[in-house]
Amino acid sequence: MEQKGDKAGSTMPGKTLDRREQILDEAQRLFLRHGLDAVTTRQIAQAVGISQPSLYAHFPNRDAIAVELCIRAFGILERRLRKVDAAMTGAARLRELCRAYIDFGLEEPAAYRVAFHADIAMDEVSGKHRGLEAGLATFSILRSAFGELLADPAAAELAAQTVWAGMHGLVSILLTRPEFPFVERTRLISAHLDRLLGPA
Amino acid sequence: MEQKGDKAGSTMPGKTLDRREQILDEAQRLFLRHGLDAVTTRQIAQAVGISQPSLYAHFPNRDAIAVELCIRAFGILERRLRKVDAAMTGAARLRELCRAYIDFGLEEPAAYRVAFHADIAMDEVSGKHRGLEAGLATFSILRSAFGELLADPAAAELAAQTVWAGMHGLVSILLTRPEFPFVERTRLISAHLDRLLGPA
DNA sequence: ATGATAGCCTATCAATGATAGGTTGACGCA
DNA sequence: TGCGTCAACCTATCATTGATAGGCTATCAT
Repeated sequence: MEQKGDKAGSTMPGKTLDRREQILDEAQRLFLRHGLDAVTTRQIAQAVGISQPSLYAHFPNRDAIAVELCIRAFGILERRLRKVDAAMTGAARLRELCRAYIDFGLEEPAAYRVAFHADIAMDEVSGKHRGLEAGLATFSILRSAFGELLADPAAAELAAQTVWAGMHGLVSILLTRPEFPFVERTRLISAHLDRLLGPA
Repeated sequence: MEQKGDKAGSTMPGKTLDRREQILDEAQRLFLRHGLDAVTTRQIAQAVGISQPSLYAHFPNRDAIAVELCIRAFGILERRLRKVDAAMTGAARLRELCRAYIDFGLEEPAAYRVAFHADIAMDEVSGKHRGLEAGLATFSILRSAFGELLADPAAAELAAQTVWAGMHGLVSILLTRPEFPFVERTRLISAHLDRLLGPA
């Protein structure tokens, strides 16, 4: 088994990444690979190279780790959307933003589930706040894209929320009920976007 | 503590409801009240008045109970939709079906989650099959409503799937991320229906 | 009567999240 | 140097949960 100084000592003089970040990195890797519920605190600890109770020196409980990964998942989505956002304008941008959103969900199902499905105790004040903040930052990209097309900010907000919800539904149902006899996927996605945004 | 003959003997001569149904009834009550993850097999057993291991004489595992309740949840939804379905026709019927769907999700959040979110091991052949069947029976109501409006069956299928997904998204996000600063709910729902079905 | 069977129960597992309490090593300071 | 302090860990251990093993008992056909 690993000794305590092993990990840090073999790679770096001081602190590698504050151990907390290291835990989150390993947890993220495991969560994205195996899903939220399938990963135990012992697995995370082993991946990091510390004992399971040592996790609790950095996080009050398992949910706190999940909250951080929820925030990271929003970060991944946000980066994807910003990339599209910066590359286009107008109605085309809106459509591609939606497409990028759906692609994210289908390509990173575990991340998507952590971000949107996870029954995380968002009750904790700080966790709730930061998670909400991360979600809002991501959502604001979509809202801005609508703002470009709709003069009324309230209308843009409303449109963004309904479209967001609509996309979420498609991704969500595709992920959680794959046994359903869906129409061919690309056709389904296109039809869904047509319905939400109007025909291309 | 209860004795074994107590429950059945005090209420009925023969078999009350085959014990299995009794277990499902109590489990449903608990699940709807406290949510899927919050209910343990011991709680269910205690509610029924039997020991926890006795559950396993009727179900192979906890997930099997959840699958049955998933099917029941679809049953509740189906009944609601059929009621609306029988009372109206045309575009108005479609809109009211969607509204009934959304109402169901918001009024019976636990049932909705069991039906759509539950990470149930639908791997088991029988469970998967019956769960899928229940879902299809419910979905077919929506498909038929579209069939009344669209001549092409394939178009109706596609439309029904996209609209279903769209509604699911709204309900889903309202249930799982209530902390998000949503627009006023009735307005959001109306706007969502307008977007999915066209303005009323 | 009697042997099989259904339906339960007690005892017990293994896995998991979480806690308690001790050990170690670095660092400041007399 | 010697000593107190403190952070970071570790081992041992809990309580809870889903699940299994094996025995008891009443009913029922023969």
